[in-house]
Amino acid sequence: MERHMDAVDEIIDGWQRVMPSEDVEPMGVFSRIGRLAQRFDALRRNALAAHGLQLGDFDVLSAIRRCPDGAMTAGQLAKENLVTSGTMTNRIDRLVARGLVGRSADVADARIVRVQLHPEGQRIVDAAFVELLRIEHELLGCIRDADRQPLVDRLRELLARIEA
Amino acid sequence: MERHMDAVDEIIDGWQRVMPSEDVEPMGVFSRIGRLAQRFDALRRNALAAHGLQLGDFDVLSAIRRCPDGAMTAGQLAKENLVTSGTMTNRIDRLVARGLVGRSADVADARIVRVQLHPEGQRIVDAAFVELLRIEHELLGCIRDADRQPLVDRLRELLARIEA
DNA sequence: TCCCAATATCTTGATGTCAAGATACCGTGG
DNA sequence: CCACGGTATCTTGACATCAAGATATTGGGA
Repeated sequence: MERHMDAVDEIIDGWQRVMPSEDVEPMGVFSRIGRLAQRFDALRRNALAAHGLQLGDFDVLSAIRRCPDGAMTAGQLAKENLVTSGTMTNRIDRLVARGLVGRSADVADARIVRVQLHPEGQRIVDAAFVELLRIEHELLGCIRDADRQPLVDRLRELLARIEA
Repeated sequence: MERHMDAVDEIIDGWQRVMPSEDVEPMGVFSRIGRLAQRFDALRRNALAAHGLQLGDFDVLSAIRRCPDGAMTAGQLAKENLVTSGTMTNRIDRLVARGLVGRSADVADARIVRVQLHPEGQRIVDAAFVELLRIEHELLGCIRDADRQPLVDRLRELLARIEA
């Protein structure tokens, strides 16, 4: 039985009609991934706003939170979040102004800035994380249990390929 | 046999260690989708730059290109691209300035602005599309043929859920 | 006919991000 | 001990986007 067409199927059909000689199969994967990420980001943005955070803020707090040392350098944060150093400076400024993190100089290398989580920052990021996880559980409910691991495996393969 | 851990597995492990009571399984799906989209967008941005386009430009041209009428209203474009009307005004301004599209008033309703593709715009968007498709084929090569349809099916399920 | 809510687009002001350059610092080799 | 390439962060200027409001138009109901 055919599931009804979604927005991506419409897009694929449109291109297939205009360029009949091309094999547009890959769009079924990549367009859906792009669209999923876009919609999911909107959900996350909305959920985080209730905690007074924006997406970038959460990513920074989250990276520090799950780091064993309890602190990371600005450069590590920028690399892990896939943003430029200038963007990271801005984000840290914002979080410092709210008292959620602190900057401190490295003892051995004065070029390095360590960023550590303050108690209030940890409280907020933990609460936000739990809520985001709740949303993800809710969304993932539409995938049958047995289908989940294969899905994760395919995504892992794609990610390995694209990050190589 | 265990595949080696990727960046998302590290993130998941980090959170699992900090919050042992939570079931973080869904992150394996959603964090990978987000990261994939981010990396893939960077690839697309790079490929499109060679054609003198940015992501938003391509999305606009692409939407008009695959529309049977050969023209769309500003509002339709904004809705289909998931951006605000202000953003769409900017994008159309940019494309009109380069002569890739044209604005014209609707005959029946003076509020409506129709945007149609000019020949040069069609040439550029077609060339860009073929190149993007080539990149997608290349990336999708890492997924075995038999695994592709199940992957598409799961993504379609997720998308249907998240857009509902 | 006239009014008014709904519709479609554009304008304005603020913001987050990036690219490129500036600044400060480290460590090695002469 | 000094110079210099490499490293880490911050600053600057430009830009795409958004939210909210302004403008203009339509279609119906009093």
